[in-house]
Amino acid sequence: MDERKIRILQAIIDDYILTAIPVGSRTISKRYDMNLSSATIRNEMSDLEELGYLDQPHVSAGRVPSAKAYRLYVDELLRTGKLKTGDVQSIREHFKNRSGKMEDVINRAAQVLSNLTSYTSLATGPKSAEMTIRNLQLVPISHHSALLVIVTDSGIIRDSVIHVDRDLDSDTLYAISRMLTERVTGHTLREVQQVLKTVSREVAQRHDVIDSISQLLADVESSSGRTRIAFAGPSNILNFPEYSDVEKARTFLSLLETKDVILSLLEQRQSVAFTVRIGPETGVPELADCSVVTATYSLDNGTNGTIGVIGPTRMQYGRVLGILGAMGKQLSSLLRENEE
Amino acid sequence: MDERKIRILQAIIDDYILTAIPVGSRTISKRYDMNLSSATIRNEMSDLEELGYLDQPHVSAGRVPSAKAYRLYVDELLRTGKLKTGDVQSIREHFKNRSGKMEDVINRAAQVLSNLTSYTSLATGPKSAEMTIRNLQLVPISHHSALLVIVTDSGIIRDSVIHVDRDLDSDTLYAISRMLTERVTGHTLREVQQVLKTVSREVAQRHDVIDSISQLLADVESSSGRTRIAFAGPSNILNFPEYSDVEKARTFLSLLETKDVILSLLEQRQSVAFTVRIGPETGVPELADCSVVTATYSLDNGTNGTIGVIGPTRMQYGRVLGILGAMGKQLSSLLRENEE
DNA sequence: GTTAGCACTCGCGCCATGTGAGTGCTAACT
DNA sequence: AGTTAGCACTCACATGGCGCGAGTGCTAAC
Repeated sequence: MDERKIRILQAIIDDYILTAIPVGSRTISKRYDMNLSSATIRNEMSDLEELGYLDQPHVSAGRVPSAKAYRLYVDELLRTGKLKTGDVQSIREHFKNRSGKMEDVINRAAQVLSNLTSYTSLATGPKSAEMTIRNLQLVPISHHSALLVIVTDSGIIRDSVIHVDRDLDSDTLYAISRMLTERVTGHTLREVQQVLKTVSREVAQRHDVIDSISQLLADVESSSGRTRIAFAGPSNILNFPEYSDVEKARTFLSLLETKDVILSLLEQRQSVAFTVRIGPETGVPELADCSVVTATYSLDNGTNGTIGVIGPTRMQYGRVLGILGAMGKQLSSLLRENEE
Repeated sequence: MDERKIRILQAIIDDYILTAIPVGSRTISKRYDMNLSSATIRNEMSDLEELGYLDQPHVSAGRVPSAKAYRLYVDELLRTGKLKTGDVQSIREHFKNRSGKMEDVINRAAQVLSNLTSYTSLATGPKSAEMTIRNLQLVPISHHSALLVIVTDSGIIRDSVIHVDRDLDSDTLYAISRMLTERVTGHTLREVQQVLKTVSREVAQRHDVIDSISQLLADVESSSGRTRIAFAGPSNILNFPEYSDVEKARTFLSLLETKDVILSLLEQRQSVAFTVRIGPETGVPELADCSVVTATYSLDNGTNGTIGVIGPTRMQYGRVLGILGAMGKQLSSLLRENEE
C-alpha cells in the first residue's frame, strides 16, 4: 500500500460517497488531478481490488469501496470536516430554553441530528441503573394510585404510576416520600432494592406502598438496559438510492420500529467517544449496507448516553462525526447545568 | 341504482379490497354467483362508471372502485364484520396491568391497533384544555428547577420542568403545592390562569414560582391543540402494492413524521363515534389514496381522545371499524377505572 | 332484458439489438 | 521499471418490436 494507492482509494471513496455511482478509472484521472492516465489508475485499482478494498458490481462497471475501505477511510484518511459555524450555532439555538425532561431532550436531540445530517438519527438517555437517587416523591392521582417521581443526581426524571391498596391522602404520601428519600438518597438504583427491604422490615404498616415502589424500581432497573430511545427521520433512508427497493426499505423501517435490535447494538458501545460500525460490522444482517455512527455524551457522574446516526455505508463520515461531536458537547453541558 | 347494481358494486369492492387488482366482468360473474353472464355485468359496470362509482385505469383493464364507491360502501353496504372473539380477548390482554400514564396508554393503544389491523395506526390523548385539575404538585429536581406534576380529574398526568429563581427546599415546595392545589382544584386548565393571577396578587412573595407555573400552564393549554400523538407501524404502509413506489412511500412517511398535518386532520373530528375519511375527503393531497378511519374514546368528563388507522383506500373497513369499536370501549373503561 | 360472439384496445412481459462505460491486456514509449 | 496508448472484450441498460391475453364495447340473436 504505497502512498499513491491510498490517494487513489481516497479519491474513489470521496467520489462514491458523493454520487453513489460505481467509479471508473477515467473519472479519477480526470476529475481528481492525479497526473496519471486512466490506464495507470486501472492497474492500481486492480491491485486495490486484490487487496480487498474495492468491489466490482460487474465486469464492465466501475469500482465500489468495500467495508474494509471505509474502515481504512474512517480510521486513517478522514480529515474531520470542520463543520460550518452555522451548524454549531444552529445546534445551540435548538437547545435554548428547553425543558429538562430527559424524554424531551432525547427527542429533540435526535430531531436536530436528523435535520442537520439528513440521515436517520437516534438518541438515548443515560443508563439509569448507575445513577444515584436524589429524591423520591409520591403524588396522589386517584384513590388507589399514585405517581412515583424519581429524581436522580443528574436531574433526570423517571416517573411511573403505582397502585396502592389503601386510600392515602396527600400529606401521608408526602410523609412517606420524605422518609423514603432520606433513606434512599445517594444510593444507586441498583442498591435501592436492598435499602427498601430494610425499610420494609422496620415499618410494619405501609408494606403495600413500599412493595409497589420496590417492584417498580426493579422494573426500572432491569428495563434500563432498554433505555429510552428516540428515533428521528426514519424516512430519510429513502432518500438514498441504495434503499430505492421497497422491500429493503420495509425491513429497515420495521427494524427501527421494534427498537430492540438497535438498542442491543448500542449496548455494546465502547468507552470510546465515537463508534463507527460499518455494514457487516454491525452484526445485523438487515444493516448490511448501513453504517451506524454513534457518539456518547456524558454526565458528571460518569454515566453516559448515546447519540447517533444511521445511514448508507456511503456516509459522509467527516461531516457526521463533526456534527456528533458538537452535539455531544452541547448535550453534556446542557445536562450538567441541570445538575448544578 | 337498482338493487342489482348495488350487489355488483359490492362484489367489485370486496374483490378489489382483497386483491388490489382491477376487477373484470368475468371475475364477478364467476367468483360471485350472480347468475349473470359477464356481458350483463359489463353493461352494468359501464353504467356504474358513468355514475361515478367505478374508474378504469385503462381501456383493457378491469374496473377500480372510486372514492364515491367506498363512501357508499362504508355508509350503506357495510356489514360490520363481527370481529373474532380472539381479537377482543387479545385487546383486553394487552391492557392488563398497565401503567396509567397517558403517554404509555396511547403508545400501547397505537401499537395494539397496528398489530391487529396491520395498518399504520395512531392514538391521541384527550384535549387537556377541557379537563379539570385535581392536584398540582412540585417536586424538587435541582437548586433551580422543579417538576410540576399536573393531575387531572381523569387521572391523566402532565408534567414539565419549571425553573425557579430561588433555592426552595422540599417542604416549602410542598407547602406551595398544597396551597395551589386548594385554590385550583376543580377548575379547568383554561380557567386556571385567572385563578393564578388572583393568587399571585395575594401572595407577595413567591411571585416567581407562581409566574413560572402560570406560564407553563399557558403553554400546556395552548399546545393542547397539539395533543400528544403516537403512531405505530408506519412501515406497514409499505406492505401494500399501492405504495410500492418509493417516492410515494417517502412522502407518506415524512407526512407522519411531522405529525402536524395528521393532528390538524384529527382536530376536525366530528362528535360521531366513528369517522371515515376516504382519499380526497382527507383534504390532504399526500393522502389522496389513503383512508383515515378514526374512533373516539371518551372519559366521564366528556373529553375524548382518538384512535385510528391509516391505510390504503382499499381498506378492510368492516374489520377496522370492528376493532376500533372494541378498542375504544376498552380504552374508555380502562381510563375510567383511573378516575374512580 | 340477457347473452353469445367478435373485433378491438392496450398494458405487460419477452427478446433481440445497439450503445457505451468500463475493464484487462499488450506493446510501445520514457 | 513504470507509464501510457490502443484495442478487444464484457455486460448492464435502454430501446423497440412483437405476441399474449385480459378485458372491453358493440351488435345481433335468444
